[in-house]
Amino acid sequence: MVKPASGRGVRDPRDAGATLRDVAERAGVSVSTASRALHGQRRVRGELVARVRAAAVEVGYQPNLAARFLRTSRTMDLGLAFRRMDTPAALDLIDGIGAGAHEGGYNLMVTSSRGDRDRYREAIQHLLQRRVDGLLMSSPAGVAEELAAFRRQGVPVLALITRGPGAEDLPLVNADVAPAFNAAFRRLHDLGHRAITVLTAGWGEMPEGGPPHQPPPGRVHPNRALVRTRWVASTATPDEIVAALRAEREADPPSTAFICDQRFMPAVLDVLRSWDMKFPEDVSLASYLDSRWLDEVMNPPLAAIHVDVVELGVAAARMMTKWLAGEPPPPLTQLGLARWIERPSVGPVPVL
Amino acid sequence: MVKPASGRGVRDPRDAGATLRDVAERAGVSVSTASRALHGQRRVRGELVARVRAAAVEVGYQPNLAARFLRTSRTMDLGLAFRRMDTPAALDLIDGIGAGAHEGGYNLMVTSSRGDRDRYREAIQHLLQRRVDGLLMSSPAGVAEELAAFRRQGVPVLALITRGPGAEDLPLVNADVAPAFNAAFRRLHDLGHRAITVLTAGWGEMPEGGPPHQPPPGRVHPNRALVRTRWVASTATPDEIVAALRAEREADPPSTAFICDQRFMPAVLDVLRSWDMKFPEDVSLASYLDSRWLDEVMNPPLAAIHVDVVELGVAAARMMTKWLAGEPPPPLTQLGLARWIERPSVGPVPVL
DNA sequence: CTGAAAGCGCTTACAG
DNA sequence: CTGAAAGCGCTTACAG
Repeated sequence: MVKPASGRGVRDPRDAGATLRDVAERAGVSVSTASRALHGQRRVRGELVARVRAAAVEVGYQPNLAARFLRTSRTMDLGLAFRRMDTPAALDLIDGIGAGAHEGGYNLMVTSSRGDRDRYREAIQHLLQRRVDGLLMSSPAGVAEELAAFRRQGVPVLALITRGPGAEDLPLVNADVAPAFNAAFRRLHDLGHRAITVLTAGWGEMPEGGPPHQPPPGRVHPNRALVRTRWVASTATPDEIVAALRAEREADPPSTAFICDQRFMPAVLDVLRSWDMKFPEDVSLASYLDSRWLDEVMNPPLAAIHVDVVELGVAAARMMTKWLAGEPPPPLTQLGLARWIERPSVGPVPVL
Repeated sequence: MVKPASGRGVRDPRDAGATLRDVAERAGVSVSTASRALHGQRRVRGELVARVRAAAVEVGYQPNLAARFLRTSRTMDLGLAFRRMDTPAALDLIDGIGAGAHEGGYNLMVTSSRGDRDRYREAIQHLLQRRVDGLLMSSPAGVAEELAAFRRQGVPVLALITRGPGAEDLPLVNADVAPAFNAAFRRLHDLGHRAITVLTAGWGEMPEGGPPHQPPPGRVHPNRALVRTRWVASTATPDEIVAALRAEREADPPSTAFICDQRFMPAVLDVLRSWDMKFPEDVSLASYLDSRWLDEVMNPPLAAIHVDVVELGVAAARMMTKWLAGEPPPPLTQLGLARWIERPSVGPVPVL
């Protein structure tokens, strides 16, 4: 019943997939020795190491990571899941996490789902079945069930930026944006603005919730400017943006300054243009999240709450690798990576 | 020597990683039957199917894809490798390929390397060792060795957008941009421009090469405008951009219209601003590749060679899944996905 | 329709 | 220092 060892004798070693056994045969050693020689774990005679290495090159050996993992139960893979990548900042995040993961010997597997909820859940589950050692999720939401599965398997999961419904108890890494927002409010107040609107992205499922540590709706700020926060679904249509802006302009007192989530910027600019409003003459405008793709290009240049997203990613990845080494992260990490950058899109409040 | 089947009897099934065997035990069937019931391959008694399914849920079974793959030698994973993601278009590409892959039952694994050559090569090799069923590469270059390994393993590789040195013989999928460029040239000629510069991204390694099917340097176009193509390394510093633009302005005849690769746009705008040149008054400007992140935001709005990158990605992924089904792609696929979109950033040639 | 067994390609105690 | 053997978790002929 046992297939003889010579069973694959006719196989061309340059065929698909040379295996460790091919390497061993070629080097005239056992599979165990070949494995050790390649992995350099335990002492192997130097001469043999060289012979095995050479054999590996000759047959074009590429280790099968799936097989290795089956034994070691460590994939050295980290997953990064986006619900959608709707902002150039996603690129920075990927870059940063990729660098941080690489630093710790991990490989990064990114997955995105264009906002399709089912695909998102599938993707996450796939990552689990792929047995990633850890999962990072950018603004997770609506995946309580999948996360429970990760918990059952004992796979660490880290939330980035914000955590939405169904992900509240994940450790969160984000930038501490409060000081930057406060600096912005203070500055705008100095410029005479008395009502400021923060137009920010909420969850489709939770219009009243959102990122922690941002000014709550309708709060009068210490500097006595009225700061109104208006949540708009991250998938908002231009019409919804129009409605939101109009409401803020017609409120009492009307907002004269807006800090808008970067992803809404195209729509916002469109609306202002159609209303024939210029900035900073008619309204002061700033972006939440800065990006050379959005801001260096604008005329006038756009003020921004700038967050170093690459560094945020690096820090998050490091946190994950530490976690995998046994050091779990705190429930909330707020990185001092945000600052207010003033540019000519903000100016004195217009005189009416 | 053989461990009895009850050897892991004390194991808590809600422990890390319930296995198919746990499911089988719970359902009171053999592992084979459990596998068949779950996978639905061959006929299994309906009652058993239900029992096994229930058992799987109860123990929180998550199949181990690595183990499955080891048997089937199909991962159902597609790899997508970027050297760097330096443009918002990368997001569209990921979205499109992800959708197309999903359509064919494949999962997409994205990897980027911030332009670090070694990390790029490592990442690709990792994908190979992960045994992706196919690899898509955005503008591959400088990885001849790694590609040879893929060839040896019989894993299909598709190049997207362009193919650089060391990747020339990969099947390429891109957009047929020639008609769009020609439309742009024609239009600019009609507007009185007689010298037009295309500022495009070349390979660091191959300043004179680059994407096929674009106008060669210094060619007089049928409409008799002089079209000069100037290659700039995709990693060009602002100084290099300045130098390139200056040379084109001081050439004879001087260029009065520029079509610039999107990734250079921030730098280009910066230069024009510092020269106190406005568009379209002093110079006509267009972008190669359109993006709402770059163009909707500009004032005046930027004309562009628009390419539907999402569709390009979908088409490429489909091509790959067909390939995996036995139908190899042609060496070159040019999709009719590009068109010239005129916007106010182009205008009549200035009178001097 | 169902089960026992082999085997995918590795790694790693365990003996020698 | 080296090799034979077991086993990771699956799937799939092969018998019954």
